[in-house]
Amino acid sequence: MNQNVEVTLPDGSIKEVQKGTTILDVARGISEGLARVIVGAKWNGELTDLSETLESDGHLALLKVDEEDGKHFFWHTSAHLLAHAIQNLFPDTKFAIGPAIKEGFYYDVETEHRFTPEDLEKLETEMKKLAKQNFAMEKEILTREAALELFREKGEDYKVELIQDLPEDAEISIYRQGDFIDLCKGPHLLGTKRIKAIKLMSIAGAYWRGDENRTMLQRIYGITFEKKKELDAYLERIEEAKKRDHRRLGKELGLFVMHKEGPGFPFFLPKGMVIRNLLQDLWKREHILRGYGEIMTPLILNEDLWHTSGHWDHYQDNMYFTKIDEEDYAIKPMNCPGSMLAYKSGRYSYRDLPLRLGELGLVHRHEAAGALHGLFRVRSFTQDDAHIFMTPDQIKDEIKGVMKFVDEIYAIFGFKYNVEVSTRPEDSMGTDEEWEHATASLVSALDEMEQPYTLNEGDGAFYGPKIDIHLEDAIGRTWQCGTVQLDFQMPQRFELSYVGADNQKHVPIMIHRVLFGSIERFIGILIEHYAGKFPVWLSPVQVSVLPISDKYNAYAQEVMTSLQRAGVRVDMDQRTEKIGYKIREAQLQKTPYMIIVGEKEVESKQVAIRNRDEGDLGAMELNDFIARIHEEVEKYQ
RNA sequence: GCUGAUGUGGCACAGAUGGUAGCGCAAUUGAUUCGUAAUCAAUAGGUCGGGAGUUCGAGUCUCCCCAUCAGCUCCA
Repeated sequence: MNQNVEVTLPDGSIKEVQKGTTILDVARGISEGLARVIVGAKWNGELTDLSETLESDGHLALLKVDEEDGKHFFWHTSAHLLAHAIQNLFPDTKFAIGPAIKEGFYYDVETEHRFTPEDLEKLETEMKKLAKQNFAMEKEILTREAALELFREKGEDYKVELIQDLPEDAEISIYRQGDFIDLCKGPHLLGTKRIKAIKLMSIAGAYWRGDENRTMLQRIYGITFEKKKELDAYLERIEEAKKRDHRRLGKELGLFVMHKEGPGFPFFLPKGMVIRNLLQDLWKREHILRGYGEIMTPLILNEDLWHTSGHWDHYQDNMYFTKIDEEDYAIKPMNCPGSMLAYKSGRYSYRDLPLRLGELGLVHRHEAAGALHGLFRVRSFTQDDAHIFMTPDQIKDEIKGVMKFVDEIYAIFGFKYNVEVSTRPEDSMGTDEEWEHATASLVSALDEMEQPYTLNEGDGAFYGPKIDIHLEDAIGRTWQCGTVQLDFQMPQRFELSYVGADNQKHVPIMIHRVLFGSIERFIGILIEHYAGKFPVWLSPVQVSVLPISDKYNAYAQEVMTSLQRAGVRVDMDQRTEKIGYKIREAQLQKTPYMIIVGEKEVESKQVAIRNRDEGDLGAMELNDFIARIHEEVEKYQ
């Protein structure tokens, strides 16, 4: 009988070790140094503890802490450490779940005690104390009965519920570290001593199992590192991210404001409107090139329409209503029903299709008060909507066309994005066959384009499946912007038709789609993406003219007028302030170019240019500068 | 909507244990006419988110609203 197993390493080499050898020993066999730095392993693709023994042939990858999966080990163990500290300081706490997340970890707990920021400091200290004791993370496999008994005895109701919901054949394991025991399938570090730099970030509420009808637990977020320097760097990165916050920059740069008189209803200021109009101009130009017509439909329409569309049944809670002459009306939360009526006003042959109708439509939705967030989540916003009416055999090409459009638009801003396909939700209308057909159409279009996507079961719109496009912003957060939704329902409900080649009436199929998603959210993302330093083509003010003293105001005015005639967005700072002061203000406004004019420029009839990033660029002819601006603007448009 | 926190002049902030509000920047006025990120001085500006209550007296204590923030849920 063979007592050895073959371990295939990532480089393809094969190492033969005795059956029952631990992964840590395999690592030691390679080098002691390696064994010291690794935190865990991937055994046949599964994250596995280093203490695990190898019982059969397989593939082994050893993970260091700076690798993504390596962090998972580190932070998962940190979550247990947090729970251990909570158990010590607040013994009456019940534990729910405590996973590692993208950045750090959290633990959800239930206790009468309300955690305060001071508690977090105490818990940090306790965690450090515990970590130093270097408890081994001991795994033990229990029978379902033993596990239930253990956690029932401890009064851990949440753990009991978790065990009860585990599938029949699931292996039930616990981890011990000192006197703390947790239900957990792992994986973990071997011990706790490598966790040295600890920061508990915040306390928040979270529903048990994410269900708003269940208990609200207290969630403590934290992050840990091996070295204090790494923690400091992380905290500094958070600070940097705060400086990019579009709510803060929106105020500082005079782009938009919010007032308590209109929670979730943003006010756009002149500079914000420049950006908004530029985006809309870009949008209109690109749509004309792709065969779209533009429409505009009313904000308020009779309630009957919303019964027909299905919004009454499926979206009522998010809608605002009003009365006109005793008749019930609704403010549109979506543009599609209006677009349906626009379609219905004409007669169509299959030769007229696809018919692409675009609309920059202002919609109002009653979002939960706690969900509002700057421009990212508002109650009134403009969707850059379009509805495409088509025959069944046009579906795939139209979807491809839209996806290509999305790609071209996002490229202008240098955004990365990823794609999700969402399928039928519980609350929906239509038959299974229609949903299957619609979903298959979306998926096959993406497959043919070789566009990778992830599947999001049950997250579609109530009228059809959708492709969601998630942008990645400057600090790595993803935001849903573009969405492409296929709809077999609404055209039927509205009895839309076209005459086919067979001279028979047919019901068209519809695509709903947005590229920016909402102009408001998109602007918010742009602000953070560029950290307020918009490219020249998008900058509300492209050039600030700064006379050195008011003796040169007349020449500065001349320069400004020439720039305005050349289509440059320009302002001037005529105040009797020192040049350093004016530069500082323009710099804080993140204006791309400053023109400094003083005696030298007046005499030479030139302009001295300063760039917000490169500083002083020296003197040049005004026409050369205008050419430079034009070139920069065209590069993006 | 839920959990927790916060809410003081335009902005960013101080204001132990309750005794009728302070600083900096911005603003206004005056002086300075200046070469690449803050010139000096003076002045003005606040129903302390709103309402009710406790108290001789509330920015400070209690309650109810409103808004904001961090999450949860939801979503473009």
